[in-house]
Amino acid sequence: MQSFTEENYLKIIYHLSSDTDVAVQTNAIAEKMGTKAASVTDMIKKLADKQLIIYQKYQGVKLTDTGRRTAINIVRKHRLWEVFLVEKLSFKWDEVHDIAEELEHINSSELIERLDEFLAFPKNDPHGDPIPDKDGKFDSATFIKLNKLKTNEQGLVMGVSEHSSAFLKHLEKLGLTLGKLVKVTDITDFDGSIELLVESKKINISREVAKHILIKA
Amino acid sequence: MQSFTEENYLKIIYHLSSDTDVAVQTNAIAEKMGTKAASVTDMIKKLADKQLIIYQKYQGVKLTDTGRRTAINIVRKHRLWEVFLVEKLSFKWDEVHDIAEELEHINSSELIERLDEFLAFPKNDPHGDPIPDKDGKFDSATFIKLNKLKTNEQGLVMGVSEHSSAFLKHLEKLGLTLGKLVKVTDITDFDGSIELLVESKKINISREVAKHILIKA
DNA sequence: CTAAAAGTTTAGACAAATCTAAAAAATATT
DNA sequence: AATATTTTTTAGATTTGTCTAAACTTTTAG
Ligand SMILES: [Mn+2]
Ligand SMILES: [Mn+2]
Ligand SMILES: [Mn+2]
Ligand SMILES: [Mn+2]
Repeated sequence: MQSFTEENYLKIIYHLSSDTDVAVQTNAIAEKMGTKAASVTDMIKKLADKQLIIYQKYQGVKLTDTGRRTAINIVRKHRLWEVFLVEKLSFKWDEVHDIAEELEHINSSELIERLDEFLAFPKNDPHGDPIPDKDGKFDSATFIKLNKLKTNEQGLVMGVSEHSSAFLKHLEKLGLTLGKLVKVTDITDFDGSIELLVESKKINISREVAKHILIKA
Repeated sequence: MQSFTEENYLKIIYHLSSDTDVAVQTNAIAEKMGTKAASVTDMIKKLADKQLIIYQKYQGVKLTDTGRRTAINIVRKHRLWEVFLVEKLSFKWDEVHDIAEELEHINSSELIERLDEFLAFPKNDPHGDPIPDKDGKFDSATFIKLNKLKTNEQGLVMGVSEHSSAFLKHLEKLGLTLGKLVKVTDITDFDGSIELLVESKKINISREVAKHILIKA
């Protein structure tokens, strides 16, 4: 069994490496954890001793299979709890992350399997992220970023790659929520900002916002 | 904010003093916490510094109003989560305590108020214990222990004062669950064991078991 | 009322997770 | 290739929660 802290390190290493599977640097972990590089070095030694990561001095770390399985299980719990909070307790999608950060460390596989069942085995969390099944498997459907669409192209909002409350509230206000059909009607020359049609409403978003909206064509 | 450990100390002090409101002894706390008396002394100094308890050397501790409020809130969370686990996730009443011990430390009043609403504001947990409302108020209905009933007296099972899985499973098997009407049909001279009628079924329980069953006449 | 027993506190130590400051290694720049 | 910069590691402290062993206080029993 791992401490909450060890679990958070594993999860961060997972998120920093899941796209690329390249070694994760000490400083990158420190930044995400909100600690100093020296603390990270201490912890990665400990995780390496426990065979959860592979560590070579000055070369960063990679998850072992066990480490990755552990990390994915934490992600599974996080996302299932987020679904619970939104679907059953009527939280908004911008309110659930911090609570899920705590709930993800509750240690009971029986609990999580029953929660999964209670929620009718959801495939995605409130932000569109896939929920791994109990064996750690999930479809890694790759979506396009909205800023890649050209004028007159359209697609469905499938997820977001930024989870801050400020960003999510902004989307909510614009009506840019999961499942919505969006069509690019114009792209401004000056700053690249994008004019969209969402449910016959015309809205404008910045390029920066568009980058974090995931679209299925 | 308190650490999990501090919260557990407060809760234990509360449970050890809630009946009598007499000072709680160091050793009693140590036993419940599964630590040594020396550790308890360290911790009660800290809790006293934080004004959560009143401590006089060698004289045990009492909760302050703040300390009691904090403790009751943890009990509220524990019992609401137990209701959730039984009512929504179909756990048995003997399976929920350990998971609730973890969940009770999740720190979000918004979460707990919404959970309370989701559960339709239950008054009692799966073991019959009262659930404090958000202001810490609850009816402390006092029930009779089943071993106090005489032959031919009867009453409703309202709760249990022992929460071990072994005990609860035993009751389950005997059909002695919350809300059942029981009637004492005989008391054995030899060992004081009690013969009961539960839903027209005759069962036998030891005096020790009877002591932990709470009855409304 | 005194002595033994029980209960509590102090002293000193340790493991976990963190920090700062300094040293060392890797990488980038001239 | 030599130097400057960035990144990482080490060394030494600190805080939290725990422990054992010894000292001290309170309670119980003779
Ligand atoms: Mn989240
Ligand atoms: Mn999410
Ligand atoms: Mn319980
Ligand atoms: Mn209970």
